[in-house]
Amino acid sequence: MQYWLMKSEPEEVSVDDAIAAPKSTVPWTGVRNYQARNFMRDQMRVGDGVLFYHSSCAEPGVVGLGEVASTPYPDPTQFDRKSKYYDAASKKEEPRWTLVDVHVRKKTRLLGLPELRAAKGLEDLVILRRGNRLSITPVEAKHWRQILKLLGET
DNA sequence: GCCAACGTTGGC
DNA sequence: GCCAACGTTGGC
Repeated sequence: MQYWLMKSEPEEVSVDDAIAAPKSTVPWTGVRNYQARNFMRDQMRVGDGVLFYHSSCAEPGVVGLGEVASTPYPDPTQFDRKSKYYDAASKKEEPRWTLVDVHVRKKTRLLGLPELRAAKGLEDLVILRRGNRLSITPVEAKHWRQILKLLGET
């Protein structure tokens, strides 16, 4: 069992959007970074914990809890000419981009970036490290536990 | 809108 | 395979 932090831009898919989706589950489309893709393709397992994180917005931070809800499969948007995630170089027989479904179990209070940065013990959280821009990052078990505590989850 | 940090591309 | 130029991310 592993844990992950997954960034979503609320203007694209907010935590409310995700919860409102059928089965409160959304395909994690649009990842076009190999490292992030590899996490989904090679390391994620159904049931892994997910921190749903809002980025590129007024109040970035953790806003929801969920889990990985599928095994990896090709991201359909890479073949969709009308999608902004269309990738002309990706072939159907050899898809370049892979994703998983994420089930959002509950919306939490906003645990914002400033609060995350101020929390003793979270200094090494990948997302807080300088220059980190990865949209999907692993979360250590101890960090996961501390974040749940900060959220008032037990 | 700025810009630091990092990833990707492409000429050589 | 190197690396400069360019593009993107994402907080501020």
